[in-house]
Amino acid sequence: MPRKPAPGTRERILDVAADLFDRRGVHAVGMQQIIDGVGCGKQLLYREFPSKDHLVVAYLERSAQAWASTLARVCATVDAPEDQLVELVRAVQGMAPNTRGCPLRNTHAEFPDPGHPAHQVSLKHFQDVREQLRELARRTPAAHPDRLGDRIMLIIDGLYVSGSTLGPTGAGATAVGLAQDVVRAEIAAQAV
Amino acid sequence: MPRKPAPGTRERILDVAADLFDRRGVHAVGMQQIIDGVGCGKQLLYREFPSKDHLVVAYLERSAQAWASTLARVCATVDAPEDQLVELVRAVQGMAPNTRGCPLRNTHAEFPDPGHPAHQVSLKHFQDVREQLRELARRTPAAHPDRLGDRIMLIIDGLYVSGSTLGPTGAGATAVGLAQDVVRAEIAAQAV
DNA sequence: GTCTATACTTTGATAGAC
DNA sequence: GTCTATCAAAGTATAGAC
Repeated sequence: MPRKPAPGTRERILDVAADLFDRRGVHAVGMQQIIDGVGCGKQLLYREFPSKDHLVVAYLERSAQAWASTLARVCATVDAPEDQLVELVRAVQGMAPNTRGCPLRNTHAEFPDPGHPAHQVSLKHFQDVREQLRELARRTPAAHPDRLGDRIMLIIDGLYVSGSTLGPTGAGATAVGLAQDVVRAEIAAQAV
Repeated sequence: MPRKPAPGTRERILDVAADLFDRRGVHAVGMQQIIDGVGCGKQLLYREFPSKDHLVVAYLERSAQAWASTLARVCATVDAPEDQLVELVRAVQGMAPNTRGCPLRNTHAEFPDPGHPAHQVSLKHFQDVREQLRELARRTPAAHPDRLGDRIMLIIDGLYVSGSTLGPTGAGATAVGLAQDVVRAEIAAQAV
């Protein structure tokens, strides 16, 4: 059984691949470019990732983990659930300094075939996020928590997309302000 | 200079191409599939569209025209500008019965290269739409019309994206309700 | 002359062999 | 790491039908 040559090999490959995928899109990046970027041989890459699909899936799962980390960090930093929702929107604004938007959203758009693993992995992620946001909203005193969660999800989706075309600054301010107002309105509706 | 043999040729090609592009994405559709779908020869297609890029651009411009028609229809049907904004969101909800979202958004995600014509055409469309929405918002008594316009744009973007993953019904209701509340809130802010 | 159908060339990709 | 097999796609050219 072949041993791993260096412990960080898998991560290094993923670093290079993620950078290229983020900037140019998955379809436009060939395996050879990734190999050249890593600076190692073909064997090594194909040992870690038997096919490009495997590599893409690993890339998506890593992006999903980045979201999970953000969620955990925000929940650990901010106390009130209603503030957590707003802070998540602000965190998304900060997560996309480039103008290309969300890796999972972009890759999802690149693989419309429902049978493709990249499509399935990204789709499951969005369903998970929706449930997480609804769960957070249920801890607030909002009148309709599921509606609040879905609205925050819509704002985050719009932020990713608008930010990739209109620039992150303008769209970011719009999204955060809107999220604040939405949360406030839902809480106020409860007070009535 | 060769004349058009049949007047509807160009439209027929675009019909077939748009259907395939919408369902499977631009990259996944080969010129041969479009030719097979139309039932014509290669010469004819390449006479109307000298390259695939030309065809994609025509496809995008046609989608942009569909938006322009929707905008004109809503403005002609509804009187109050604040109702027009909400009605636009509702119209977008109806325009995406499939689960693939906006053709312009999807194609934009498929062509990240800023030098590619498909990227430029779609980008210009989004800038135009943003200005149109701001212009509509300026006719309302909203306190901050540009902010209102940007918020509606964010909602429309989010609707396209959320609808493509969570289904158009749930996301549509969320987006329309949110748009109503946003418009109402901006008008109320003016009343103060 | 105009359209269909097919063959061909070039390019670039994945993936495996050594 | 290099070299190669395989395949798919864009675009061109050509042969032939109405």
